[in-house]
Amino acid sequence: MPETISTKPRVRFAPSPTGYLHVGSARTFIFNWLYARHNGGTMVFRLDDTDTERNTDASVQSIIEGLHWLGLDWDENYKQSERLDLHRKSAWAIFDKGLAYRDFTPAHTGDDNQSGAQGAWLFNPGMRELSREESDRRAAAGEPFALRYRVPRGTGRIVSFVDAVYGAQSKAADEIEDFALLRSDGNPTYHLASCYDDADLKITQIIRGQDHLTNTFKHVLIFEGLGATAPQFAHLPLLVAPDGAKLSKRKHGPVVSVTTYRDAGFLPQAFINFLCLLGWSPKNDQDFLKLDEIRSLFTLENVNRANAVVNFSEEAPFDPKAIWLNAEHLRALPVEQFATEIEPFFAKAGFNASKEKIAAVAPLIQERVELLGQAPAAADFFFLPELAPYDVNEMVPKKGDLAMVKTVLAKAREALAEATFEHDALEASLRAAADALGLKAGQMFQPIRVAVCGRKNAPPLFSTLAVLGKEVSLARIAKAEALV
RNA sequence: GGCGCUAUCGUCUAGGGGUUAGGACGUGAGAUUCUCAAUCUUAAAACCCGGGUUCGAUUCCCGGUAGCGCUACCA
Repeated sequence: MPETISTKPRVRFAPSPTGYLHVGSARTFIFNWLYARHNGGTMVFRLDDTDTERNTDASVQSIIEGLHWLGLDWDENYKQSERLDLHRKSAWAIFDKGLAYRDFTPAHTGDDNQSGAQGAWLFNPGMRELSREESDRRAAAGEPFALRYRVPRGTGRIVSFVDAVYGAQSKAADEIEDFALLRSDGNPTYHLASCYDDADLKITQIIRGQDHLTNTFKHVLIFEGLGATAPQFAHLPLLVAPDGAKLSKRKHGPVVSVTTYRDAGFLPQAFINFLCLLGWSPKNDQDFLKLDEIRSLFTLENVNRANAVVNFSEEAPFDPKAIWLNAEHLRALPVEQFATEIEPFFAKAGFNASKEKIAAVAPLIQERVELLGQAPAAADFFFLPELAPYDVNEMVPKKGDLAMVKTVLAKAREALAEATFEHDALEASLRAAADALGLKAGQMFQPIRVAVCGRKNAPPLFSTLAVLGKEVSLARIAKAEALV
């Protein structure tokens, strides 16, 4: 064993499996990962499943699945529920030092929600001062109790720590309540389990949501009781909804779940890029960033302190900037990869699309979709055996009429019958046809485009025709002629 | 209520004692193209309020206000 103590950071992501993977959790994971990988450190995944009432296996699966989708790895795996004995022992060790006491007061119902009544609750009268003998006697008699930390009172003690994001923090111990370490069922609370594990797993930096900033004073006390050096803390500003409230499924729906982004066709790298820009800045005016760039640029010093709004609404469920970033990442993909990325979305949309056909279509739509999920709709006419009914007037070009449409279509069919279905040849043929008719290119192309695509807005005509092939193109033009 | 944190365009942000307060998304206008998209140009758009410090505050300090968080035998 090497004797040198590693100075490499060890960070952890410690979700509670009480729901699907939330975008805020995903961001916390990403920031931890970036910190670890930027500094050559270790990433620990720890399931904080001490709340047996609310934990579900489905949630564990959903979290792991979401993390895998992000494509970011971790090095070590732990489950708090497998370490309960360690937690209990550590609580009693704190008790033995006189830093904790038994509280026999029946559990608070929690429903009354009266924390805002008058003044802060600090401890239950009579319990703190119980003699060791009486405490032991009542416990031995089977009376249930919670184990509480004996927070220093009247000593003028100021609890403090330095947060890597928020700076120096301090709070009078007299303001901190005697929080629980062990519940009356003997199970550890989150605070105890989390701190014990962070100490035991030699976590060097705790990077987590700002909602834990004030809890950290308690944690500092626990590390002290444990006889451990507290790690460095870094709290991240929260992700909030446009109404300023913390994102929640109840209130904001599926937009808070990372699977929603995945299913809509976000690329994980774009999603990561977007999340990183909320509460962190590369400070170089860059917005579009590859994962490698983010990793090399990432520092805790560049993390902001103000909450960031994820700008979504019912009409537009995704933040416009997230969509734009996704479009950018989509365009940056090699076309072959773009093709493989859209494939599952065609299957999901019910198109019987071969790999070859998708590969041919991919370059035509890559620049035209912002989400992978938009691909099938953008390319439907390549796969539909029969075009959906469209308005014939759509074919009428600028300064034209239906008579012009008819002649254009007839001429196009004639020209195309002779043409080789390849981009340049099609262009030459159709432009010549337009000349022959004395029409502008646009006037010639629009009727054809609508005839073969069923709509005005579509990819460039010659490439489209080339992919469609002679047979289909001619058939659709003939059909359009019949409509006029 | 108590304690803690925060405050620059609609949103994400840069900046910082003296600046035309910068960028990005989105929005408007224009250019270009066979339509759309992309691209380019361009416009509108911000320092929460009040004091103090200072020759000078958007920047530093204090107060207010607002928002958020914690205030459980949830995490």
